[in-house]
Amino acid sequence: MLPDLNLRISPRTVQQETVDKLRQAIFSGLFQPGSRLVESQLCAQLGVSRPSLREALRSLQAERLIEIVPNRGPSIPALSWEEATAIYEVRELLEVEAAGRCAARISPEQLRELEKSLSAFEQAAASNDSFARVMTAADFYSIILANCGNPILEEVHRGLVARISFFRGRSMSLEGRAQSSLEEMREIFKAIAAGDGKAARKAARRHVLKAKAAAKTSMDRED
Amino acid sequence: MLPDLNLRISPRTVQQETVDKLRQAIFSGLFQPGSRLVESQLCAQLGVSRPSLREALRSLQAERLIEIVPNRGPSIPALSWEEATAIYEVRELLEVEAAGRCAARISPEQLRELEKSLSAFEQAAASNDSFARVMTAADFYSIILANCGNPILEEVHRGLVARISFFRGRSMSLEGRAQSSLEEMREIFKAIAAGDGKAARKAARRHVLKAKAAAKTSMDRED
DNA sequence: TCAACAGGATTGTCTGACATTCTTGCGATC
DNA sequence: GATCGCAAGAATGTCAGACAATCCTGTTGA
Repeated sequence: MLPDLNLRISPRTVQQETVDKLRQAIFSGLFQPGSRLVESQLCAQLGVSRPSLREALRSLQAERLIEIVPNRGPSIPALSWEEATAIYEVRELLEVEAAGRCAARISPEQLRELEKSLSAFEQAAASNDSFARVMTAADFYSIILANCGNPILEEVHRGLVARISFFRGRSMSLEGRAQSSLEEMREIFKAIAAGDGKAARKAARRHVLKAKAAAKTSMDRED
Repeated sequence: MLPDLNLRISPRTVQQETVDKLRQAIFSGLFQPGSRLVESQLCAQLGVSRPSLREALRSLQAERLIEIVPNRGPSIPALSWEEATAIYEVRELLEVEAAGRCAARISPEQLRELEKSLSAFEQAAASNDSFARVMTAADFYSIILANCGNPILEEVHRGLVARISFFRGRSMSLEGRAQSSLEEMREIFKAIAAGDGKAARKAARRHVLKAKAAAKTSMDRED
């Protein structure tokens, strides 16, 4: 018997597509925090039936990307600073661990990928496209998390980061934040490339703490 | 205006009830890992319509408590040892942090609650009811997580622990595990009561590592 | 100005339907 | 006797439509 190729492409269901589209829309900031999502409108816009949409909404609710209050329907949660702080703290825990592990086990090939994503961010940082900044920075973390050797760590991290995408978008457009972020990321990369777990942890911790501070700043300048 | 009492009891929807019932059923081991959940059967057993049930299933899928493969439907995932290891590792990360924080900030009142739950576990450990052991032990952690000052830490932890309930049930019925677990939990309690964060971390780490080892043992004795 | 109310909008839930896909058992073939 | 293919049945994915309960809003009346 041939080795299981696992190539059976599982057909993407309407539900999956819907979840992906909505998640993407939320990430890109299409909905304001606190704004409500009206089922009939979403159905029309996405071209899906209400049952399918509602299944998708339940998935997003479980991911905490939306809130659903009985008889009021789904809405984009307005993250308080306390909640955001809590998320940043756990994110610190996870990213520090991931960076440390990654330093000890990343393959040369993946290391090159990491370097590539770092230069991609470098380029984005030089531009004024704050959306590109967020995306390329996210790529950089993704690679680290994907190479930490613990898929659960990666999964949990992804879930948390998704919830603060709002803050990341705003802080990345802060004057000087991208540049400072770039330097921090270079530190992380250097430590990982050197296989120095301890230094990687330290750099990762500093990076998260600065990101958190930047988020706070961007939040205080409420508009 | 009166202070917002937040007492408006939000009516429990059919969907919520269904999620709760199914989650409970999964925890109590009613479904074998790998077994499939047939929609029509669940609808009949729970007395809900298929759309409501499917919404509930999507919630559970997002929690990773069930898997849904397109055109094959929902099933209970059979956790591999690799995945379980990964979960235990992240759990260690979270519990250690929570215990450390808890030691520094728990209120006398909550400390009494923690003590109570410890004696409840003591009692369960002396009995032969392995389900009671798991539940009381879970209470003990819950209190620690609830008092670590970070609700996200608590939330993530709850999600992870839910996924290894299968292992917990089996290892808790292992000869001597409950007794050993009790001693480890006493250590944790002592450290927290003394406000010694460092010792609490150490004890929490040891506890998770032993739980992991016990889970491995119980798994190797596959039946 | 504020409170009660009516109407519309929205959600929660159900029934029923149908195409597509999977599963299983049976017969045909080697 | 074992394996293969196929057809019937079962299960899922998706939709349309319906209706009661609840929420929201603008108007009316005090």
